[in-house]
Amino acid sequence: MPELPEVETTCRGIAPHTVGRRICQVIVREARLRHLVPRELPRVATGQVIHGVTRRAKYLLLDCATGHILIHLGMSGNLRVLPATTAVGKHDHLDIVLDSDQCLRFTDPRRFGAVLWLEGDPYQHALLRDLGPEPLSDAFTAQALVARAQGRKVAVKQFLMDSHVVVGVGNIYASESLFRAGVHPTRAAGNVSPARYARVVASVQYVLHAAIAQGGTTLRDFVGGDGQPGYFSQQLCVYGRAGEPCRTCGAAIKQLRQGQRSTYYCPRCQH
DNA sequence: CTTTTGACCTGACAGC
DNA sequence: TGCTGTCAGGTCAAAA
Repeated sequence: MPELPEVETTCRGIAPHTVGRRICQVIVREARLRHLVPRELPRVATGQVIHGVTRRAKYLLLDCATGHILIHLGMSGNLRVLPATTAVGKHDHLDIVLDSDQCLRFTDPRRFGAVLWLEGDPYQHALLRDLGPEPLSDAFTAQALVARAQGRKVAVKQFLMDSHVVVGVGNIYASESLFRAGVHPTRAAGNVSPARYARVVASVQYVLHAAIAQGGTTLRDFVGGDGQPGYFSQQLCVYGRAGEPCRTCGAAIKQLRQGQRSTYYCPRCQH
């Protein structure tokens, strides 16, 4: 669920229902997320108007007058706008109740997500301060990758998943982007040519844009409460396709483990 | 500094 | 049916 495209989808999905609304109440049912939900959150957030909803990396920021509510969906989290009276499920850890009789409900079975209150400039906060460029921005260039990769022996797939290098490229899109770029996932980051990095940049952007377009499909029934994706799974070229034929050359897709994460690639198309 | 490893959590699923 | 092991879209601290 929470790939960058899914977080972007969530951002666009909740904005029309939250921006301009006043927070009536914050209900914390389970504070033990990746970081403890701050005790003062209900007190400081109640009564504030949400002026905007933005995304940075896989973080969402709800902008209020005296601070920001920062939300991360972790591996299994989701955020939905629901009638405030909707029955509470097992992993519905937090509600932000709005003056529209709706609530923004945070659900997260694995509790790897986070809900925090940030005062001051949110981009100076430790969680956001050291992040790399947005992949869909002008700052994400082949030259920047080449410079960053100089002398690095780490595998290019793990390099791409390093949020100091570029944000938002998760396990699925790292594999998909490298396939599209024709770059082998185990190749050392410092041993990838500038021409190949140019293809990597274009591929990451293509794949993320395509996935956001699919997220738009999810967006339609987002508020209704479905939220399950599965749309872009049909377009995956390598992820989860071990043993199946490459859509380009027919060779069997291979799987390996890098840093305890599965990587998928085509042994004939990627070098 | 870079790189690797383990930790955080629950649920789904395969195999016995 | 239950048990065990493995895996899952993320991130960070600590160790090497």
